[in-house]
Amino acid sequence: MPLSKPVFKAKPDAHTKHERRKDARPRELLAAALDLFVEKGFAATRADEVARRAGVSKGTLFLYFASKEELFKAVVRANISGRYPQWNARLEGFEGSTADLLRLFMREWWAHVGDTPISGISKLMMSEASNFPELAAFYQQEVIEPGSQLIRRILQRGVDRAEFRRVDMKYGVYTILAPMLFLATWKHSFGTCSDASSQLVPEEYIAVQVESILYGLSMPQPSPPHVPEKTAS
Amino acid sequence: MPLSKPVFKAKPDAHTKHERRKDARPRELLAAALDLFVEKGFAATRADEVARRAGVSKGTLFLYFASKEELFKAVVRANISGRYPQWNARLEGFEGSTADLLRLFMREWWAHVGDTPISGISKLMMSEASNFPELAAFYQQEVIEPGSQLIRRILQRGVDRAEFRRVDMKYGVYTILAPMLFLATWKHSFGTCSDASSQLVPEEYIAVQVESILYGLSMPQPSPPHVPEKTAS
DNA sequence: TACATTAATAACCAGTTAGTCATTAATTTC
DNA sequence: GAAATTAATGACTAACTGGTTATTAATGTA
Repeated sequence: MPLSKPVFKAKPDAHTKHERRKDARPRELLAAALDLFVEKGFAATRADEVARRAGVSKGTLFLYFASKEELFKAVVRANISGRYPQWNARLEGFEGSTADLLRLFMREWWAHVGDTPISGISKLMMSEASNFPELAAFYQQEVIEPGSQLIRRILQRGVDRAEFRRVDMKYGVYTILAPMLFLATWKHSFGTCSDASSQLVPEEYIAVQVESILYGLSMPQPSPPHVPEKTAS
Repeated sequence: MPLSKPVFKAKPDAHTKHERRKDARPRELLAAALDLFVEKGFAATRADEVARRAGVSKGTLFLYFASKEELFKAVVRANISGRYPQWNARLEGFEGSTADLLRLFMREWWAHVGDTPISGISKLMMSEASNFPELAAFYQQEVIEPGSQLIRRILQRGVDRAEFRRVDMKYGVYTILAPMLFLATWKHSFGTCSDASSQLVPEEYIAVQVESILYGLSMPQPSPPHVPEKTAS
């Protein structure tokens, strides 16, 4: 017996239903969305599940966010782009050597980003950029570009103060970015399911990487252990 | 007027329909699947599209592969796991220094894996491992484990011949794996859509990374440019 | 040519999901 | 306390998709 119009029944016991909390809803929806996007990815996250985790119906979700893509953008703004100003300020106030600044930067990145659900967003975007070009462009502009700028400023500081050798900025940025993003990606993919024997300790990994990077940046350019051959096999 | 049974019409002009090529189908389906999996990922790839790109109907696809997951496993076997024996043989026959062996290995990896669609499979698995645990386990066992073993053998050769310092094998493997997998992942995500100014040249990136790794492995353990502080801020 | 075999097809099914909208009810206003 | 406002709901839809199966026709055999 299909009803052409929905029939609503009174639920006198459910005093928490239809609770009106206009202010808190967006925050709670964003928190639920972050968790689920990180856990399952963008495409695989169901709007209905986000809503239910936030304790509302799916209709309410679309009341506050026009679409799933807009919800994602809001998550990115709340957790990443919105925080760049404070991160920038943090770095600009640093007084010590640039080597120590880089060490601090990578350690703090792990503590405040890598080791939190936020790193899942980076992994997610790397995974699904090609399927969602509009989101990719948004992320490139809003996150990647400012992040690269931030790293570039650290390198420039080192070069300007004659602590680092003159370095190609493009590769310098990647040399720092790559181990960080790899760690984030690995942690959220095989990091969760590989056997204990092959687990890597992030803090140690970071420490090893940053020292290796600093060698490459040190002023007296060292000579490699063996002269590389010129041609491939 | 819904027909309860399908009605087939003769198509006298379509002489290529119903063409019977039992031998060639699996190969063509695997090639189409590789392309689409790499382009769109596992979940986002439509079985129907794989079939159409291979020039057959969806029904034919499921005639040769029991499910989408089995199709994916077959792609991995055909393109990666099935090739380990020849890669292993290649390395075991090498005569020069282990530093040169590592340089050769990473250069060849880029030429024969990283710079081909195959690298898309690595990226795809990192992206979707958590959504498809069964595939993740398969990939871990069939690809990651043998790949790590291969890298470990190179490191062991260097240590045994006193060319490399004694090194924690676990981190040594990651030090080599990380830049390679990052490059593959980046290439298939933002590498395709970022502006030309920030494009990185893979061969140069690889060259920079491998020399950096070799410093870290060289026998006389060097001292860092500044002594790292002990505590975080 | 008649018949058997089986590769290939495409309609179909069952399950899923982003987004909509008529309806309900908590809260505010008068 | 009645009316107005609007936060919240959940049934609904339209579109999509992995996998199935009855039907078709290419090929081989006698």
